[in-house]
Amino acid sequence: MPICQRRNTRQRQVVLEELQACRTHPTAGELYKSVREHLPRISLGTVYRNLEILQEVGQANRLSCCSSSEARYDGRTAPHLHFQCRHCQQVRDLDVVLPLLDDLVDTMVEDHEVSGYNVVFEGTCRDCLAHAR
Amino acid sequence: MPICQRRNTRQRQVVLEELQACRTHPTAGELYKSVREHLPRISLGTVYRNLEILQEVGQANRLSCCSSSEARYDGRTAPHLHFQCRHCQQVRDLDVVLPLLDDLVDTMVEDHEVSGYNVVFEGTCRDCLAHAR
DNA sequence: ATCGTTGCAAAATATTTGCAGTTGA
DNA sequence: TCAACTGCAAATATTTTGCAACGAT
Repeated sequence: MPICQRRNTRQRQVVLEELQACRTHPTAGELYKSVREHLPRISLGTVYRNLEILQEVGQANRLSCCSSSEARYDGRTAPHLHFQCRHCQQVRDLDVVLPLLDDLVDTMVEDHEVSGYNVVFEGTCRDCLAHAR
Repeated sequence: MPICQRRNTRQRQVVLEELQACRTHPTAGELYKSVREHLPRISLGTVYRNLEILQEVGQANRLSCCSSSEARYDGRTAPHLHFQCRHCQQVRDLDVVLPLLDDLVDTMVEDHEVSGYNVVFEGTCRDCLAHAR
């Protein structure tokens, strides 16, 4: 992982575009699938490497969700909340705003320097609620 | 994974005890190590299976930590917040109380039924801050 | 031309599972 | 007794990495 000048490769562009286009907080494997529709020869390793770099550069975040052992990625960089359904496992954005969370960012909490947060609400999503009835 | 009567095995007891004793939100592998000091013949598979069951029964939680690809577990079941250091990766409990989060539990948010949450603040912990200076 | 990046394949890590034998209720 | 559970080992899933070729600057 070089400290030096990043290059703007086609692969990196497409990974970012697809990540941003996806509303679904895809796993690396899912992203790999959609990226391959544009760049059929890209490798999964390259997807992982670019996800790593995009995180470094602040253009992506890794979300790990408790119910799965596969990480999910988010191209929406502004801080926001997530909801994961315990039935279908889907992860969605929540547009609720909790100013209290943002207030803690850039402050010290119990002597730790807080710079961000990862919040996932859990429960049953509207679609699974509908199916259940 | 049976639907039926759970049995209170020695292995399950020790996994839970060690998980509760640990203040460190251990990974499955870390927990395996400490459990083996009491039950040298336990297998890693059994640790995973019991962690799964303990979650089902509400005696443990899997935590989402964005920076690692290994899941961490928590034996403290009352809802609370976490802090993960981006340098040393350690996860700690935060004793901050954010009533707003609890208020959302057992309510509907954007038509989803919320039953819990998983919150990890990120930044630099006090120990790493001390080393940096 | 340089050096960050890629594809490929193999390695490393993490988690799950089949099965035959064991054990708690 | 007998179904839940275990250890073991193999399978699967996920992520990382070495390397020679490629390509952005």
